[in-house]
Amino acid sequence: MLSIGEFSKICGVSTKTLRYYDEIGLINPDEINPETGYRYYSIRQLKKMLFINRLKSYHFSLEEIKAILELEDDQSSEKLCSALNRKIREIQEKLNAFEYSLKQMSNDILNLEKGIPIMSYLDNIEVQLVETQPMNILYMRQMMSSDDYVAGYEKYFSRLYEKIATEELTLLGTPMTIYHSPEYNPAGNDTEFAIPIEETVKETRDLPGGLCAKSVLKGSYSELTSVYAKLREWVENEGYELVKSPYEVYVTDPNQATVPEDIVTEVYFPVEKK
Amino acid sequence: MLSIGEFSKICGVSTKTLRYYDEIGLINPDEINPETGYRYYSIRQLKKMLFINRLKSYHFSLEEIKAILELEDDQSSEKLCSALNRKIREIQEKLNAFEYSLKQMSNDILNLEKGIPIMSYLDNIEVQLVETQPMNILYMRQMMSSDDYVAGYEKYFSRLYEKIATEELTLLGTPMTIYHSPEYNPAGNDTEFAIPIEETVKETRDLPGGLCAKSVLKGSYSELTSVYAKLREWVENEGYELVKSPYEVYVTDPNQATVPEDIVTEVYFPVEKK
DNA sequence: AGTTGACTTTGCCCTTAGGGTAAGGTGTTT
DNA sequence: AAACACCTTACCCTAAGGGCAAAGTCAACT
Repeated sequence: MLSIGEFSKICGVSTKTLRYYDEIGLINPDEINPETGYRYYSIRQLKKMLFINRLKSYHFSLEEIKAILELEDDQSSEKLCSALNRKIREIQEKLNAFEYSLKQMSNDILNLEKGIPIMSYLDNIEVQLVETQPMNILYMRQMMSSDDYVAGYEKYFSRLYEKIATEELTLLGTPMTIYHSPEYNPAGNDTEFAIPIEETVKETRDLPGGLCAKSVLKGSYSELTSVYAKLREWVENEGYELVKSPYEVYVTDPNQATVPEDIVTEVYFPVEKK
Repeated sequence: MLSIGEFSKICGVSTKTLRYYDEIGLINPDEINPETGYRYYSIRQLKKMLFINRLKSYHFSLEEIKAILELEDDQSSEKLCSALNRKIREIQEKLNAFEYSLKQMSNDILNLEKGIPIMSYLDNIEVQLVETQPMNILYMRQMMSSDDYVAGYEKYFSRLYEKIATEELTLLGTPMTIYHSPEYNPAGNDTEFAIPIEETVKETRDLPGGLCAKSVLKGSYSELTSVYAKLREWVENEGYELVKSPYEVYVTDPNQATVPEDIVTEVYFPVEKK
């Protein structure tokens, strides 16, 4: 039997960590002296501890590790595989987010070197008042958490396009998203993916036209929050109020764009004079 | 002037967050009613708030953002650039770490599908007792934090190789690392990078030979911690004790390896019978 | 047997970036 | 004046431990 200090040195984990793992039931000492409370570990526990470290290096949380260890008892390598696959997808997404940040930061640096302040694009956001025409849209409405927006857009728009292709419907515009949640909530937003088409089928509905505050963004989607802010500011300043759900129209295909400025997005706020 | 709720809606940030940012001095309301304590924001603060959000999306901590905002006052785009560049490098490192995890996990899944348990490599770690010969090594000794090990190895070994090349010294072996810190400390370890050579010059020293417990790892460096654990276990079990700093010899060049099993690393624990 | 020093125990406070909730005060509308 | 929306502070919570302190325990040395 090894004292906590000895076991700690062998597996390269601090005693504090071992005590914490004992507390949360991740790995308990083989034996505890009931009089003194001293923890004693068996060398057979080394393997488990090293396994925990390995899972930690894969960015599993201790809670996830605990779950894996519990199902590990019944030697089911399938569940372990699926846990690994889930984590791979999760890490892949974070990786994508990091790469996106890197691109954005590099872009900012290029601009700064040209003497363009980072937030200068804000002054170029123009708001105009327009009258929109009603549209017939093929739609899918979904609760979307902010995590799966990137994957979600791909998924739902490709489903809609598939439907248009298989049912030989007539495209009348580019894809759009309508945000029905009154306020932005990272946990989940009532989001409608839509594409205007000519035919009226079961999954279409009418998107009424009317007075709208409109802004056009030529740049990365990450600047959309600023566009929304500017629109809200304008609506407030000019004495209007938002009367229906705002929506975005993706005029260009982001996959075709070589520089962020090639991406064109229109944002509409249906408004009425207060 | 906007109440906290209005400002919150315009910039898409919760009131809770705005109060928190006020508390830590990141962005304070333009005006506070001294009687009621009500916070009032000016629309001119929108730009700052959106800038904060942008920096947050680049994974800056609020502390870092605060520092950037403070130096932003004197319009120095240089410092902002250098902060962005630092963050780019930081994110790049995390990205590398993620990619490494992804590779490892994929490897584990492949093994699992072949019926090989993840931790089975532990049973293949063999320890032998050997007598090493003294060596003459060209060395550089450095405190290394666990974050910059990856970059550090490249850096210091290439410096040593450069010296060997320019001074026309004679290589007698592959690179090695000697760990002088008695215990592993993530904050910083006293680490010696060394390459055995023939000539005795100012930056060489004698690495004494002697009795060693030795293990050979054929696999990824992330399994090294397990090798250390196994060595410590063996030393304990067989009644030896560690009497000098342990060291690793990198027999193969990891950049030449196509599969992790091609990477060969020897780990030595200089020991004496207790 | 006593002492010293190394080791271990529990307990408490600290970290990030806020979220949730409660009790009570304020502003606006009916 | 009441109702209701909005605002305030205050307190507790998160993950994965680190740091420190007071007190108990273990092994070795005198």
